[in-house]
Amino acid sequence: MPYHHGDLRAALIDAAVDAIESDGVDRLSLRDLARRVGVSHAAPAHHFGDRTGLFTAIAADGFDRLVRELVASGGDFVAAGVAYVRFATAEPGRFAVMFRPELLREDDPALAAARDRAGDLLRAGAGAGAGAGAAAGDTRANALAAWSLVHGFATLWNAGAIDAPAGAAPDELARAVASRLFLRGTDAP
Amino acid sequence: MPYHHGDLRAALIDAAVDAIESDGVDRLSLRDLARRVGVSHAAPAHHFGDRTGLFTAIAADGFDRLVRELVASGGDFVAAGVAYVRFATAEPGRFAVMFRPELLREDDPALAAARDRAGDLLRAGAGAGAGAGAAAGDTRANALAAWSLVHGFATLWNAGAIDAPAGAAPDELARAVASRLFLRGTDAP
DNA sequence: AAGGAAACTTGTCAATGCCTAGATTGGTCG
DNA sequence: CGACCAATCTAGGCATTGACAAGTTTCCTT
Repeated sequence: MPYHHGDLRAALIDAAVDAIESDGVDRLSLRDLARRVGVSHAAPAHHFGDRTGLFTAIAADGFDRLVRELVASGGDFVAAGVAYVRFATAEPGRFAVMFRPELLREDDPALAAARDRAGDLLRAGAGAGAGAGAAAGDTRANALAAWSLVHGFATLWNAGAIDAPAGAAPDELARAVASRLFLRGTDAP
Repeated sequence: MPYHHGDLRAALIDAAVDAIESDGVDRLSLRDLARRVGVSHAAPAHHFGDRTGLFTAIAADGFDRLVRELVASGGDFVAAGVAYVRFATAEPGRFAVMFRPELLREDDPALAAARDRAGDLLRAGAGAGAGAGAAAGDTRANALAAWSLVHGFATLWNAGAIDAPAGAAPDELARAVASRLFLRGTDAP
């Protein structure tokens, strides 16, 4: 094992994401992380400072990934919502950290930038998709409703609170659920 | 200070809820909790066994309180949703634990019972409120959409992710957001 | 080749969770 | 009334952890 790891920072983040996914955030130990990667117990501190720094790095990276998924999904509201849910359920270890301010260094520039990018994207997507059928001026409430819906679904799914048939895909169920929003006159009797 | 505290169990839960609310779940220390209440460092273990036991007790109590709020809100969907949000935002310390399986002893009877009561109530409320205007057979998706919406809103609010005007009441904003669900034909052009 | 910065290690300390054993109290039954 | 007994709480100890300080190895630039 060479003295220099190569890309220890990324390896630590990967290991941390895996550990969070299987055991939860608060059972994550920096020393155990170092053991898994095969470095000394103080190596993580050099890259992240402390626990908070590690979580902050994971969250910033997570928002970047989320942005990429949202962009790739196209502009449509439902598609963006499905992409949001797919990201959250496919990467629960990352998602579990992204909306937990107590765990994060809020003034971190990388985190703030990545989060802002994601926020702009979400607002724009929801406003565009929903604005067509709704009264003007409600776009803020509409965007908030859309974000709340997909965020809540993803959170509940990751918590195991939604009992779906075995093998069901969360993003497909999310599509059915998200389309309940902003039902138009055509669906009414 | 008497040897017997009187109601140490409740006092520990109260102190834990306060601590979680201000510092987050994972910064909660059983020893610090004991110090705040004025008992020895091993006293909490007698009542809860371990950390997981404490969180489980908090969650079970939380679901009981949520059930009471939902019942008191009346049968209407929007009212129940607003009550859900009000509970979650008024008791963030309790809510922060209730949907975190890694923190809980899932097989605890009290927790399972309280959670089931809350679940039944949520399904019934959402189904009744939304069924009127939606196609039959979609009640499951409708209930899920409603629950996801309010849960997501509450989660995002507690995370500080929603930038509302200073002093804004979360449950009022939630009412505006929740009414975006299941818009009927009358609202469409 | 030399020097400095970056990456990583070793050692240490207070604090924590959990375990075992002991002390104190309140109730219960003769 | 008094003796037991279970429940409640205390005391002590151990392995592990996060954070800090100081030293060592490697890489990069000039």
